[in-house]
Amino acid sequence: MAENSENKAGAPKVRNFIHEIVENDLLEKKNDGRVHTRFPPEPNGYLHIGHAKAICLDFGTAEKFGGKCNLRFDDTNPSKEDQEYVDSIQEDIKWLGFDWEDRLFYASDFFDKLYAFAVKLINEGKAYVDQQPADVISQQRGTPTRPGIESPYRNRPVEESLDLFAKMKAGEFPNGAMVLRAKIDMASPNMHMRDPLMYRIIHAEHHRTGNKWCIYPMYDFAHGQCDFFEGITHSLCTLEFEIHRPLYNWFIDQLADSDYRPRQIEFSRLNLTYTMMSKRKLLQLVEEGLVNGWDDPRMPTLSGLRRRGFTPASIRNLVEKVGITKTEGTVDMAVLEHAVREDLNKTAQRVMGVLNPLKVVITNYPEGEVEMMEAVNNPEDESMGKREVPFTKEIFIERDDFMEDPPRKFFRLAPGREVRLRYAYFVTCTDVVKDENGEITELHCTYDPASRGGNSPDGRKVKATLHWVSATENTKAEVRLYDRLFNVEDPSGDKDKDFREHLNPDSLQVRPVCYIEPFVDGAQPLDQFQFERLGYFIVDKDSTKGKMVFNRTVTLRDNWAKFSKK
RNA sequence: UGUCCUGUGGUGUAAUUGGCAACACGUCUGACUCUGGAUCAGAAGAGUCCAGGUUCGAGCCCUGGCAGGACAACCA
Repeated sequence: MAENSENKAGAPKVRNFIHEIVENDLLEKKNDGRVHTRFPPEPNGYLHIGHAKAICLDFGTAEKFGGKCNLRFDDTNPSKEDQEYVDSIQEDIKWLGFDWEDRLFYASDFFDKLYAFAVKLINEGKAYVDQQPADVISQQRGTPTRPGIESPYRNRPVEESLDLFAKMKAGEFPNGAMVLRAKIDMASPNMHMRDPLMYRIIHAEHHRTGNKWCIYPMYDFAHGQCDFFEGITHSLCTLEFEIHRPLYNWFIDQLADSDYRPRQIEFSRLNLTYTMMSKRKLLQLVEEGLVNGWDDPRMPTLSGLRRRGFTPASIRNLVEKVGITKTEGTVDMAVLEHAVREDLNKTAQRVMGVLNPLKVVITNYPEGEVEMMEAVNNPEDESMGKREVPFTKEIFIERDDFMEDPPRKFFRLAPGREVRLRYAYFVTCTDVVKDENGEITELHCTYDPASRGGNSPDGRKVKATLHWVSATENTKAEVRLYDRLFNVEDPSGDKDKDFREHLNPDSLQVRPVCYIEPFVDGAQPLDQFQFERLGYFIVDKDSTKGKMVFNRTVTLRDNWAKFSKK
C-alpha cells in the first residue's frame, strides 16, 4: 500500500498524471462535472494481465471521482470475434473485482447510428466510395515520409457515393470491391488522416447482429463515436492510439453539436519479463498446442493466472505498484510474484506436502500407532485455528532435505544429525539404506519421545525443521510445478528469432505421485494452500474424486536455494 | 530524411508554485523464528540521456543535439 494516502474517503492512494488531468477537467467544470470512462475490449481473444492494467485504470478512475465505467465490446470485425471471448472477458473482469452494472455495450449497438453518420458525411462531401483494390489504395497512401496521392474517385459526385454506399449495404458487391473513405488530406504528415477507410464489405455472420449487415465500420470510424454516443468523458487507451487521436477528433467535430467531447488520454501498456502480451502470439501458442489452452497456468491471461493461483488482489496490487505513465518499460515478474506472496501469506491455509518423497522409518516408534499432532493453520492469522496431522512410524520427507555428505551451511537432515519434524518430534538419522545402484531408498531415524509437539524439555536446539507426511495416512496428489514460459526476458524482442524458439522446455514439470496431509481431502478447484517450506498451491480443475491435482503458484522465498546455487 | 511520443538507481515509479533526488521490487548484511517463510533492523546502488543557457539555486524553465518507440492492415 502506498504512503501518499488521500484525504477523500474511498479514493485510491496513488495519483497519476491521468488523475491530475481529470481533476483539472473537473475544476474547469467540463462535462457538468461528470467522469465517465469505459473499458473497450475486442472479443477476439482472452484478456491478459496487460488488460488488467487498463481495467483497473478505467474502473478505478471512475470510482475515484465518483463516476461510472462502461464495458463495451468493440465488435466491428465479425471475422475475428466470437461469443466465447465475450463470455470469458466478462468473467475475468468480474473476477478481478469490477462491475459495469447495467452498462454493457457493444459497438454493434451503434451500427445504425454510425451508418447514418457516414451518410451525413457523404452528403456533406466529406466521405466517398472508393472502388480501387486494396493494394492500389495502399500504394496511394504514400509513406510516413512521403505524401500520398488522391484516389481518382475522391471527387465523384455525392449522389454516386450515396448510391454506391447504399448498394454496398444492400450486399450488391463482394468483399473488397468497394470501401467508404473519409475525405481529409492525402498529404497529411499523419498517415491516419490520409483519407482513412470508414467502411468495408465483410459478408460474414456477426455474433450479435447476425446477417443484418455486410458492411462493417472500421475501428477508427467506430471507436471515438461510440465513446461519444455513450457520453464518455475520458477515453483512456494505450500509447499506440496517440497518433489516431487527431482522426478521432476530426470525426467528433463533424458529429458534435455541443462542447461535449470525449477526451482521449494515452498511457503505456504493461509488459512483464519472461512473457509477452501480444494477443496474436498468445493465440498462436494456443492453436499450435504449445500450451494447454488459454487458461494454461503458464499463460499471462487472466484465466491462466487465476488457474495458476494468482489472486485478484495480487494483480490489482501489481497494477497499483507499477503506476500509470507514458514511458514504455518492462516490469520484473518478481514484482507480481511478490504481490501474490504478500497476499497469500496472510490468507493461505498451511498444510504439509511432500513433492519428492524419501521414506523415513522411525525405528523406535511403535508399529501401527497413529498420533494426531496439533498444527497451526496460519501463523499470520490466529483466527484460522488449528488442525491435527497424523504421525506414524513411516513417513515421507523431501529428498532435498537430506544429504549424505552435507556442505557447510546445510542445516537439514544428515547421517547422525538431529532435526525437528514440524509439529511432531526431534528425530536423528541413524542409517541410510541404498539399493544396488547406490540410490538412497530410505532413511532410518530414531525419535525422542520427550520432544513431542516439537520441543525438547531439555532445551536442546536443532538447526532445521522439516515438513513431513505420514506414509500411510495421507492424500496422494499430482502436483504441477511451473516455471517461466520463456527463458529470456523479452521473448519477442529478437528481430531474427521467432518467439517460439525461446520457449522454456522445462516450464511444466509434473510430479504424478506426491503426498499431502489428509487435511486437503475434499478441497475444491481454486482452493489455495501454502505447502509449508515449498510455496503456494492451488487445486486444479483437473482434480477428480480419486486424484487431486495441485498447481504451484509460486515458491516461497528460499534463501537456501539462492545460496546453494552459488 | 515527415509527424507524434518518451528518456530519473538493475527494474517500475515519486519529487507541492525551481530548493541539496524519495518509494517499491530486486540485491547484500544482521536479529528473531517450530516454515532457511513471515517479521524486524541495516547496507550498497542514480546525481536525473548529452551540451549550452536563465537563476543565488534546475530532474523540473529555455535552446540545440542524441537515443528509443509509434505510424504506411479493407486489424483493433
